[in-house]
Parts: sequence; C-alpha cells; structure tokens
Amino acid sequence: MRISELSRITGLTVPTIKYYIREGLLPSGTAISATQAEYDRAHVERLRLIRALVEVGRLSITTVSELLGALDAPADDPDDDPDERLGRAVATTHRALSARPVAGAPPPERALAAIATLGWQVNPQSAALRELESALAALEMVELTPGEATLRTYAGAALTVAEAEVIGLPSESAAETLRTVVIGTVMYEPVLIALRRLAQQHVFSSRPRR
Amino acid sequence: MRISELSRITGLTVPTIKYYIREGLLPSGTAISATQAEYDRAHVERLRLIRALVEVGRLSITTVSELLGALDAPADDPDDDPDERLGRAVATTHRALSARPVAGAPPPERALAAIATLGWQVNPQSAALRELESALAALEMVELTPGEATLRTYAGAALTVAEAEVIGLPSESAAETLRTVVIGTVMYEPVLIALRRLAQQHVFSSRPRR
DNA sequence: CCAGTCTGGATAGTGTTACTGTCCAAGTCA
DNA sequence: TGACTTGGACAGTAACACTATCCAGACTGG
Repeated sequence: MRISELSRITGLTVPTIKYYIREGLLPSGTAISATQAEYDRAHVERLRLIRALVEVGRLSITTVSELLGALDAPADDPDDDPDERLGRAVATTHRALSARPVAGAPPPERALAAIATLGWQVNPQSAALRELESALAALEMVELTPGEATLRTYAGAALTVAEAEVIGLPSESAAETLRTVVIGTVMYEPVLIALRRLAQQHVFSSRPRR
Repeated sequence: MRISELSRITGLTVPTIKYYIREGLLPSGTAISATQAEYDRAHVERLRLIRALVEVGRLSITTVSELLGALDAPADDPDDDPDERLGRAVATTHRALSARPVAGAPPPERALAAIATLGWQVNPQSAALRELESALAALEMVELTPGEATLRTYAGAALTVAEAEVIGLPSESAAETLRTVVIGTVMYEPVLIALRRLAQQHVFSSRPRR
C-alpha cells in the first residue's frame, strides 16, 4: 500500500506519518522507485502501537522512540542470558517512563528505607526508586506522609499485580516475551490507575452514611 | 515577607511566582503600599503544594488551578451533605486528571462490562470509566487484552488501596478531609506506580532461572 | 501522450505550555 | 540621595508535536 492508504487506515494524516518516519518511530516503506514506497501490515500495527503509547500511555514522541528502539534492538549477543536481557529491558522501560534525573538530587533515602522494610530486591540505581523517592518527598512536603501500614498496603497491591503479570507472560519466543513486558509495563499502568479511581468511587458510594 | 524572600524560601524565581499569581494558583499578597505586598506561611505551603502537584503529579498548570479552585470553594450550601460534597470533589478530581473527552467517543462498553463483572457501583459518566475504556481499547489494538483473571487481580489490588485510603482519612474537619482526599488521590498515584515498577523488578530478580 | 494527481524528501511554520526577561514608576533602606 | 526592590504589565523563549508548503519526479485515466 502507498502512504495515503496507510493514512486512511490508521486515521493519521500523511504529514504525521512522515513526521514519525523522520523521528525514527516508523521505518520507511520499501522504495519501489525514486518517488514511490510500499507499506504493509507491520506499518499499520506499528502506528497503532505508537498511538496507544502516546495517547493512553501519555508518552512523549522521544520516549516512544527510545522504547521502540529497545524493542527493535536485535539479540546481538547470543550467549547473553534471556532473563538478564529482560531485566535490562525492564530497567530501560522504567528509565524511559521516569522524569529524567535531576543533577544534584539527594540519594533516595526514604524509598530505600521503604524497600528495605518490604524486603524487596531492587537495583539501587533504579529510576523507579528515584520516582518513589520524589513522590514520598513531595508527600512529606504537603504533610501527607504515608504510615508504614499504608505503605505496606500499597506495596502488597503492587506486588500482587506484578506477580500476576509475570505469570501471564507468553513464553513462546524471547522477542514476544520482551514485547509483552515492555508494552505491558506501559499500557497496564493506566488500567491500574483507572481501576483505582473507580474503586475509590465505589468505596465512597457504598460507604455507610455516618 | 516580601516576594523575594518567598522566592528564596521556595526556590522558585520571582517571575514564576508572579506567573502563578496571574494564573490564579496563588493568591496575591496583602498590599501594604502601591508597590509592596506581604506574603506569609500560607503562600509558602501553597507553592510547595503547587510544585508537588506539577512535578510529582505531572499535572498541567491549568489542571492544578482547577483542583485548587475546587479545594478553595467554600461550603456555600450549608444543608449540603458532606459525603455528597466529597463524592463530587472526587469526581471533579478524576475529571481534572483525565484527558478531556473526545467529542465522538463511543460509549465505554468494555469498561462498563468490566465494572459490572466486579459488581462495583460507579457513575457511568465518570471520567475514570472513560480512561479505563480507552486503556482497554488500546490494549485490544496491540493485542494485549487482559483476561478476566488479570482484570480481577488488578481490580482487587485497586480496591485494597482505595479501602485503605478511606480508612486512613482524617475526620476532624470537612475541609481537612476534602484536602486529604483530593491531594491524596493525585499524589498517591505516583507512589502506586513506582511501587508497581519496583515490585516488577523484585519479581523478575527473584524469579527462578528456568 | 499528457493533464492531473500522488509520492518521498526537505524545510518552514503553527499552536500550546510553562515559564523567563524586560521595563516601568513608585516605594524603601542605608 | 541614590542604589535597590517592588508589583504590575507585557513581550519573548524553548520545547513539543505536529502541520503546511514546496519540489521534482512518478504514475494513472482518458
């Protein structure tokens, strides 16, 4: 198919598609002449993925580019442990999703303390740890610091969800697993957030009146 | 204190503070002369809150303005049920946090079906419901639709968290409760997200190797 | 065969957001 | 008195995500 049909199918304008190609989010079509290129199903799916990450995952074009880059990177080191590669992909994903670190930021003390209490094993350089730290610091600022019980409840809920995700992982191919982990990490966050908000509504509406 | 000291204490530049005053996020100081105004502790706390909402909650200035407006609104109707007022505040918060609705959006069928399965009571007009719908629609697009079991796990985790939040609510004053609910809704989301990512790391790192 | 449409590639322009900079006359402090 | 600060007004900026325009070279329908 030509670019105009790609545009029609996906609902994106031709200039937008060209823009994504320029930014490296979408591979260019296979050139069949100096001014003609052919696009296929893979392009359609890629564009759907991009829109899902941008609209639902609220990622910037740059972030999407990084993420897709990590997914496209071939398994160039054959004797590289697949589990380790997965771990690295998760770390990259978390880094891409997090605000970029501030230069003179203090060590994530509150977050490390919380994780230590939970007995979790995480990389102390993790971007997620920095995110937790700044969230806890901000809560402290506005005097809404969570108590240990609250933190445990949140952590328990997070762990339940993370375990479910790992159990449901496809295992046919390493590439498929990788895709599911990376895209799943991004796209299930809005689901969790929306469900939390709905649960909040449910709890409030079914709460006994005084 | 004068504006320069407010700037020094909060670490925000004077022009930024002026900008927040212009945008209605921060009340102006009490004028003590034509070119002099006095600021106090309340201004410092308000600025900390604004920065927390912007940096950690990732809210736009407009959204922060809406949220603060909802908090500042006095209890103008005395025979208005406090629980109902709380419910409305939650709805407003969810609306402020969500992407503004698209005009020709389809009804949230998937989301309503999911909520029905769970037996939750939520407002069918809810912004959170629309958010869930678009997240589920996007997951369908990239062929990562959650199974019923997965959805239940996520919903269970969300409910646990929501219940803990309601239990931990302060009850001294209606205004204090309102503040905690609105700010808590916004600021605990990043905590939950960060914990989910850390739990993911923990689960991956402590997973048995094949 | 040829007028009209479409193509890829290049480059410039737009609207929004969140500030940032500059200017001013009126005040304050040393 | 004179350097500095203030509130208020307004213009400018940087980043982002497109959007528009231009071009010469295909391709297509009559």
